[in-house]
Amino acid sequence: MSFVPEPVGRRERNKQQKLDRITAAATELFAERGVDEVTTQQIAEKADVGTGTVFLYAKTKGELLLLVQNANYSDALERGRSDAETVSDVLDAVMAIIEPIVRCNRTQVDNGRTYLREMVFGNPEEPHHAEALAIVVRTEEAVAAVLRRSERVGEAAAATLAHVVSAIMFLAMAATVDKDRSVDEIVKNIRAQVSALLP
Amino acid sequence: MSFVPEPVGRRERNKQQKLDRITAAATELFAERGVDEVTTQQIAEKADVGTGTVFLYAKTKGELLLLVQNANYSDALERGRSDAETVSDVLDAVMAIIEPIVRCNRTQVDNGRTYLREMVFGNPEEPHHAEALAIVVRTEEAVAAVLRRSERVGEAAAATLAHVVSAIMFLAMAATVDKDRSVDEIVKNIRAQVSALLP
DNA sequence: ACTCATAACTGAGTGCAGTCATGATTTGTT
DNA sequence: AACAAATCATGACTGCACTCAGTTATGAGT
Repeated sequence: MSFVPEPVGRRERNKQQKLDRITAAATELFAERGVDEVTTQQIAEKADVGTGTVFLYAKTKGELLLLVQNANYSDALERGRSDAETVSDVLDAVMAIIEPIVRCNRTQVDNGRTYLREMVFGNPEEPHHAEALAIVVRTEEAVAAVLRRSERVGEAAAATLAHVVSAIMFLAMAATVDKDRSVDEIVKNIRAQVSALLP
Repeated sequence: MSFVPEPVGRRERNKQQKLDRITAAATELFAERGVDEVTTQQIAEKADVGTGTVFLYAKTKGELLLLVQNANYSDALERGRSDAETVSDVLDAVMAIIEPIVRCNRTQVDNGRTYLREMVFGNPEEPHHAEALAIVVRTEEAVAAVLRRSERVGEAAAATLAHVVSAIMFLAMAATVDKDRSVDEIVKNIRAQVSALLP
């Protein structure tokens, strides 16, 4: 078996490098200053590409944010999911899934809220958007799985309720009204709502 | 008691007239073409005011949309609220409140979704925004009142559940994924979720 | 009637996301 | 090696929401 010789041509490698540079530049600038305080020009400059090039890799600035942050949310979900396995109470287990996501979302409030805005109002056909939606689906599946532990929740009801839970999460994290709330306050707020809908 | 002689000076009257012209122009253009296909310039022109003047009456284009549409939602709520009184089943009564709002929201899909986006992500301190939030509060109160008919729902739980219902409504109407769904489909979708959380 | 202070109006100007015609690179073909 | 076709990169450009320095209208005071 010979060494696999990078089955890609120069073109593919260049593209990958550019994508990496853009991702790195955007990650750093967004984290430092927040998405609204960074221009796409600055990202292009830092990544050492033309301004138009950025938009070959992400169709909008919002998509660029999704590209940069999806991995964080995915990680947060996995952490919560495994935590939830060690928790017996259903409500506590649901909250174990939710808490790391809220924490991830609030690492930088503006970025977190913009991420959510993009998810709901952006174009779901864009690849990074689709990935974000896939994470939501996985989150709802994880919540549904926990809900099914309770024998008071039916198979179908679990999926529906999980969707309701994600609606609750969305509003609690996104609303401008709650902009200045801490992670703990938001989690508490979500908990109260989830608690009300468990039979 | 003498006739109250318009206690306002020329200044106040001029302001009111400008506001009326701007509101009329925006209402018409938004309805005809959709918020994204109309520029603030065009609204200013149609209202016969300077471009800057528009922004004295609404701080952003989004606020302008709230200004124009708030009354419609308020009316829709009142219609639904009175309809709900004639419906005995709790779930049906909640849906009686919701349906006119969804219908109002879908009169023009893009405007409806932008309205919701502005409500959640806009600046709640702006007057038209505050009014929109007040309508949401009244909607939740109406839903809570219906929920309290059921003796299985506690006093506090009713308010919490009503808030959950408005989260469900928001996502069902706002998400790009559901952009092409009809009013009936959306109402059905909401109904399924609300049904799942009634005890 | 005249002056002054204040509130309201204005449109040229600014900054930024996103586009597109043109040019550069790479790959496939002979 | 030479050419053609396809893909990718670029930055000057466009369109639009929003601003602000300068102007005008109003009302209060004398």
